[in-house]
Amino acid sequence: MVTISDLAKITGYSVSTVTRVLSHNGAANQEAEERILLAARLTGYQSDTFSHAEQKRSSKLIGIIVENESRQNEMEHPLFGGILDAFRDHVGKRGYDILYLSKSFNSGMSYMEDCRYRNVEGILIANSVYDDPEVADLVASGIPCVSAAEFIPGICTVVCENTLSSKKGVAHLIANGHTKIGYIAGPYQVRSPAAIERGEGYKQALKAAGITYDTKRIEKAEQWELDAGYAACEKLFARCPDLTAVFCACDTLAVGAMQYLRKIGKRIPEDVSFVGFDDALISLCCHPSLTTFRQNREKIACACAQKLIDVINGNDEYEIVRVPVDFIERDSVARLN
Amino acid sequence: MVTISDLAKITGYSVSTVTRVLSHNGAANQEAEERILLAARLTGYQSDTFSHAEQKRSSKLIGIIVENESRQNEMEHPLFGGILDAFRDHVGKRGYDILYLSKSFNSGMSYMEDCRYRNVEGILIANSVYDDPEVADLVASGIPCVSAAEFIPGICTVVCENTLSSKKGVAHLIANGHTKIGYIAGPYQVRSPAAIERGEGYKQALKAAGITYDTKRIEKAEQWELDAGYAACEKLFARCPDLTAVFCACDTLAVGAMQYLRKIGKRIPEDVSFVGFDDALISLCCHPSLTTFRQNREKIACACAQKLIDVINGNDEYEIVRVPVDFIERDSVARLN
DNA sequence: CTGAAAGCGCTTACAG
DNA sequence: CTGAAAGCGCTTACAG
Repeated sequence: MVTISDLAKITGYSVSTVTRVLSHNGAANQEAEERILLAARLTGYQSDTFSHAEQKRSSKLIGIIVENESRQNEMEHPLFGGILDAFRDHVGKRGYDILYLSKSFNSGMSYMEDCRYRNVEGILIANSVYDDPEVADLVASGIPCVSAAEFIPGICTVVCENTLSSKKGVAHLIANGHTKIGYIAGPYQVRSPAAIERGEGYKQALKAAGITYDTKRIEKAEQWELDAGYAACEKLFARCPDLTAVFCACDTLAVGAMQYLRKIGKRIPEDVSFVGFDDALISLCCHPSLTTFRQNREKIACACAQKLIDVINGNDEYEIVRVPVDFIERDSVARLN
Repeated sequence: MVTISDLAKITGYSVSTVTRVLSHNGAANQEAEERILLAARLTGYQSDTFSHAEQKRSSKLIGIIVENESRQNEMEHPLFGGILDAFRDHVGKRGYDILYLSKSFNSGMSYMEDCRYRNVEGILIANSVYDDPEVADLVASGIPCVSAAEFIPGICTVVCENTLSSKKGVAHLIANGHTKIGYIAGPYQVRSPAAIERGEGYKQALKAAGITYDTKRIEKAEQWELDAGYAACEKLFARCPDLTAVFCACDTLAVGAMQYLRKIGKRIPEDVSFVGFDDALISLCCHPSLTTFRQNREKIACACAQKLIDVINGNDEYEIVRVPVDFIERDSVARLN
């Protein structure tokens, strides 16, 4: 391992001058600069992060929290993989590496302890257990945080245009002649209001078209998984067998719902049309392929990275950033008459 | 921030004694120990990782490589999310944090440079771009590596029981009366031999049952994605329209293949039965649900963690670890006659 | 523009 | 069992 003092010996300059040149910080004459840079290249010198970080009190480390709430089935989340990939690229370009935070670290260190231990400079809360007290501690500790999931009081949240988009989706059903439209919601969580906000769009679209908004046509699934969509659809159609279309708060619920309808002999989309949300991989695999909204992982990640780096740099105005989504038309919507 | 010398002042002991007590390293009398530990607790002392790591030359950091080869569709990989979750827990318990390595770090640092820069102690190559020269550099650098994907010469690889399992899957088709069985393979990659090994199991099962092994009944998909499965199935059935069952090298290919058959009016499983591999989420969403093999993410992660920590500790016997898979029977196989 | 010196918080021989 | 001292590799005032 070659150090800065090796470089000093080799070039004949002092360690101070070598540091100055290497960190592009402070003056040095041209010859000194050239010789030192050359020596560094030739010897393959690489600065020691530990010593550097110790001095600068700066780890250049961003923590990410990705907890899998429904570990029992180990399903892959349709969004966070893509978001993390893009997020990593964005912050990487700014010199940050990513630490994948764990609750198991050192057998029981909390997120906050781990972050302090590593001097993590900022945190992306990509997918946390709902209302996790450990996350609350973290936020309270003052370490810069941005959430890509829950609304957490006091920190910035990046979230997609739920209401506007779902309004557009339901309007699309209406434009295709549907008037008896149901809504299968996910759990109503105040801090993760996707189901609530998407329901708001559903309501707005109906009102805008002069269609009666009837809460009987709404069924709230217990979870966001397949089975819950199946069960919710069963209840919904027991109550409203005349529905010709269903808007679902996410693709997984839609696929579960479609499985129920198929089981009772309904054809999709001939008998019942569907619009989902997220553009998960399954929306291409189910039959028929699902008309849905694509959450743009790249845009979400970019907004998270930008916002988090702003906060780290002291630019911490609280804000909710809304990211637009793209409507993807596939085969699950039939034109009525 | 409270330091070790603060603790020394508070307790009246020297920094040497404080370190010794705190690191459980070296002798100290009972009273000293109690007072120092108490002071540490009261002040909320937390050792500074940078200084500590600088001295010990030990980062307690494990890097993971997860590159998304098919970024164009940003599909989530059906396996690696689950593997990483479990891996993180395993190494976390041993005091390692995880660094999510990036090619974008610092605009163009290679994996190896980033690893050296951070003093990463070991690396899990979970999903790399096939035959990536940057990965080759990393392996050559001597940093302990374990692969959960490719076979990389000289390093340990953890991989599932491909041949045995697929033999069992095809035997299951045979037991259900099928004799005209096709195989849709993925790309034959020497270093990622899933398609090859699963094909070997297909062959062994046929031979064991006295059924002629005919390579006409094998079609190699160009990639591992839906479209490729669709296209491969089209070619396969153009050549062998009489097949009653198809074994696929992965679930995604199977779903794509089923989509093709549905399009030409075949019923599944009545006309053609299917067995997949991986137990991806989509195998539950497609219709009919897919009989497949579940790769046990937990077991794979555990084996990777154990192996990597062994290698880090100098216990580096080269080995290929085979992890068993579970057969999951669903609705895509019909009994013939 | 350049260097000597002190410092960061921690660890490790080495004496006592 | 305990402490003074030197060291890790790097950075930062401070003189010159």
